[in-house]
Amino acid sequence: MAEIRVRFPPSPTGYLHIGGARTALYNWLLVKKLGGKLVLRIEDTDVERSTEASAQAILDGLKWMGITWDEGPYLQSDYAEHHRETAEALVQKGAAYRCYCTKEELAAKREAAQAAKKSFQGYDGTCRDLTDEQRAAFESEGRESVVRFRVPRQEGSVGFNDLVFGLTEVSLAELDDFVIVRSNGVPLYVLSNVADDHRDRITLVLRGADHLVNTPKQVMLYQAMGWDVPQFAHMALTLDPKKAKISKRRHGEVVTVQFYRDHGFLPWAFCNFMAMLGWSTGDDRELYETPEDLIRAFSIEGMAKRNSVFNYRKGDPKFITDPKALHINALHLRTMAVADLAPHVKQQLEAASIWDTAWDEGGDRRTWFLELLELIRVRYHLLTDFVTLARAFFDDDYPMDAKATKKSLRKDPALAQYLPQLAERLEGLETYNLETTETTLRALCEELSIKPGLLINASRVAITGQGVGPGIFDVFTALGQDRTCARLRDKAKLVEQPATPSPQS
RNA sequence: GGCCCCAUAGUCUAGCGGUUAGGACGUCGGCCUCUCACGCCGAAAUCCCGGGUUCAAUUCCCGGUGGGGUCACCA
Repeated sequence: MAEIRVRFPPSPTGYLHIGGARTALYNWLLVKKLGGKLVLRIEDTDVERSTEASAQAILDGLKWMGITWDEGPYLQSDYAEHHRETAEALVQKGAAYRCYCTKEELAAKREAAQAAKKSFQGYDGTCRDLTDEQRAAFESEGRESVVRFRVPRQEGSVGFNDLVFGLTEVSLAELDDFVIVRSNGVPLYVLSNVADDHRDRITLVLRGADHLVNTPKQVMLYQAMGWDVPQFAHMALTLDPKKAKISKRRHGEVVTVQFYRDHGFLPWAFCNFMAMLGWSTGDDRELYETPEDLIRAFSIEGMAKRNSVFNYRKGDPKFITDPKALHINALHLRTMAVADLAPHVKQQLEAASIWDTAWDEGGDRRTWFLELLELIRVRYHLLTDFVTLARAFFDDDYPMDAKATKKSLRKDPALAQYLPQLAERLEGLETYNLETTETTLRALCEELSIKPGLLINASRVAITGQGVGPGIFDVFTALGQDRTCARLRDKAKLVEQPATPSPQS
């Protein structure tokens, strides 16, 4: 059996959006599963809208996702000659013909048909059976012409067996003689796509269901050329919560792949989420630790026929994107090997200019770094949380959360004394660890007759700037004796200071 | 509007004639606890409607409704 060859043919008219990303991902998964080749083809024949920057952005998006291709990227525009030859061949065979109707004439006819509420509003076949003389007359008139495919005027239908939707056919009577070459000589998508897929020896076309109803036309093109018709598998679409098509224009950055890269998603977690939109194995699994895991499980049979909704609510203060996407990212964040997580966190810290190269080298500092990640990652959802919520662990310059400061640090004016006292006790410790710090703090509270919670929560805010975080003794230990004590003393000064102005207060 | 496709909680889904309709996210409550998170326990919430077929329909058939796709000299 010949090897499977699939393709991903984005048109470079904008960033890679989640629909395209999912199509690319499914094609890639399939190829990895079945051991074939993925061809990348940039369909740039729409000169008006195509830009090189978009093409680059799409490539970047794919690379970030970890999607690799085996051939290309080919540029569709490089094969214009081949497309024209194909069209010419169709005309020679009599499978297509030149049509001299002007756009105005066609528009008028269409309007008339609409006004008359005719069910068939396609091309009426005016130029379908022109004699050589008539044609010559139009040519000498200088009329421009398009090339139309000659749909057989007979009973019956064209169809194909879609791997997802099953037998899909359309009655020939429903099809009009569609244009395959523009008057300026440039072939249309329906033709160039077929010509390219044939030239690239594509055996399976896996694409969005928006192409489903156009596929019979393409099948006719293959057949007219005497080419093997590839298999088709159409994937249901991804819509927004209002069931509208996803578009950058309507939804903004949140539907682009770069958004997820820039907002702290792990590339693979993003893929994992995308894969689950409209595909399942039948078991309850939704976390695929590695690409290999997913590849093993993937199959066309699991693809849903119904459209799925990308559950993003604009302006939601709690969820920057689909909550499930966030959840899957968090799941990966806390279950992947810490050593694999480390480079991603490093990237974030570097971007924030708070990376210390000592954390890179082997030894204690490296160990400290990895252990810290283990300690804090369980409560984060995004990689960016490591530079915001976790900032105090990596940098001595950290912001003080206004609410937490008010709630815990200024809870009791006496904390202005308690915190330095605690610092003094901790400083005196010869062995500074989880147990000794806890014993020390609790003993102090006992002596002062205060609840440990008071000192614990105040300490947390003092040394991390936040009211939430890991257990306090873990934080003491992670931060180390010197930094902990210095911060306790330093922030004790804030206890009785007037509240810093904040939007909240 | 014509043609085509689809239809299980708010969302992603399992189900393929007989189930207390399963799981996940989200929501709410509880446990744990120095906070938050994790984890654990629990709750609310679903078979679009109407006809058939059948001893029995979420499941099969038909119709309706709803949603989507597509009807270009865009891709």
